Amino acid sequence: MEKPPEKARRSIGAKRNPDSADAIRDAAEAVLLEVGYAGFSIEAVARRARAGKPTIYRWWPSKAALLLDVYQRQKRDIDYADTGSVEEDMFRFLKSLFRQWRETPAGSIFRSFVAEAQSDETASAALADYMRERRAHNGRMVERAKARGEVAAGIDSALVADLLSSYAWIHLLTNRLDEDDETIRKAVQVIVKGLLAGGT
Amino acid sequence: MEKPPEKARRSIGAKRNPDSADAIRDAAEAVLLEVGYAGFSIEAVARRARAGKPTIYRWWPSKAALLLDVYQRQKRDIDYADTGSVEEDMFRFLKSLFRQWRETPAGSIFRSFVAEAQSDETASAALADYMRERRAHNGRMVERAKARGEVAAGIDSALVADLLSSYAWIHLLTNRLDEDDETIRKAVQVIVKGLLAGGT
DNA sequence: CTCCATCGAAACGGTACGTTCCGTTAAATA
DNA sequence: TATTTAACGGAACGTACCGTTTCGATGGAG
Repeated sequence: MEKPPEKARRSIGAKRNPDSADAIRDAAEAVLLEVGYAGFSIEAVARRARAGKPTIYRWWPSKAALLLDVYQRQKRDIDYADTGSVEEDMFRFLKSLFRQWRETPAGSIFRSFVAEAQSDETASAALADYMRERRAHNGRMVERAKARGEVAAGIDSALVADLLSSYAWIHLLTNRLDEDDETIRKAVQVIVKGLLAGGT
Repeated sequence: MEKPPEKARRSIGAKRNPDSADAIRDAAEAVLLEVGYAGFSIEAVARRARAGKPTIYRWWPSKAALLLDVYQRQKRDIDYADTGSVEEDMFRFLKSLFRQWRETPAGSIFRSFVAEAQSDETASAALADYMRERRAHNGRMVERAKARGEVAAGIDSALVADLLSSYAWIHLLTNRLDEDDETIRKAVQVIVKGLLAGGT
């Protein structure tokens, strides 16, 4: 990630300095990636960004707010391709999500955010909103499949999205993002085909 | 829960005082339940238990160790009944787990433990061990169903247990333990029957 | 030209960390 | 029985981070 600036920035007058805001966000991301949530403190971010603590507190009311900001800044490069098969869609989704969580700061950041939400009300509310949006968004995979008759009409697409997210979460939170393709595929197959004997 | 003891205990000689150990565990549980993970500090537990901090650190090497101890002391009253239907077994399991998490300190404690595991290596390792054991244990529901031919032989029972746990976790961690029976049942149905059209 | 919100820096009081001493207690050991 | 040993609660330590306040310098807005 970015290096700490050689020289501290200064005020640019009676308005917010966007360089400082960027430096703080970059520093927060770098700290999370390099020393993890355990070392993520406002002081550490301020040191890294060569910014004053009041500058952080002026624009982000809490650690949770800074975390959320950093998480939302993450670019999403998740595979939402419509392959015509809901099973394949779900497999690709999970695989690319695991990959993004493994290979970018996104996983570390999201883990921290979930942890923060367990003790901070603000973070908890933001997480609830975020997850609601994710369920709706990921549910589209199922809706598409319903539209072409692949999936039964009675299926609650948000619920299926919930199951998918759940599977991803628990793997993120317990350091199991390195599952091989076959395992992920089998998990998707259980959701798609169920586990009963005698089926297809 | 218990009240803080009126008088501090004293040494009972050159061996561990079980009263102190109990008081510390009780206090830890009470602090977690009353002020939550945010207020869970070794100092707060020591105050509540009228114990010295060194006494805590002597027997529990870290906050995570104390958390794990307290969680494992929780009585499990989960419904593992064998109803002859894997769908009914899973529904009862989830419903009773949600209930226990809602109505006892277990949910609050486990949430804290998962959060702690996101920044503490010891807690993370303990959580991984614990979840491995849970997958094996919950997988028995599926194994039973396989034995009677209800579930296809190719199904990985640990993977199904993982899906069940995942669904429970995300509901715990995002304050959604109050799902009604129908929602839980539909989630289980997706796992059991899949979501394809044209099935049973 | 004056006002004023911003900047980084430094310091504040407060809390919790994990550790080290202390005097007291009583079991274990010789 | 006399001595050793280890646990106890309590107090204090230095470190780290919290969130806040004060400061002088900066430079755009009125």
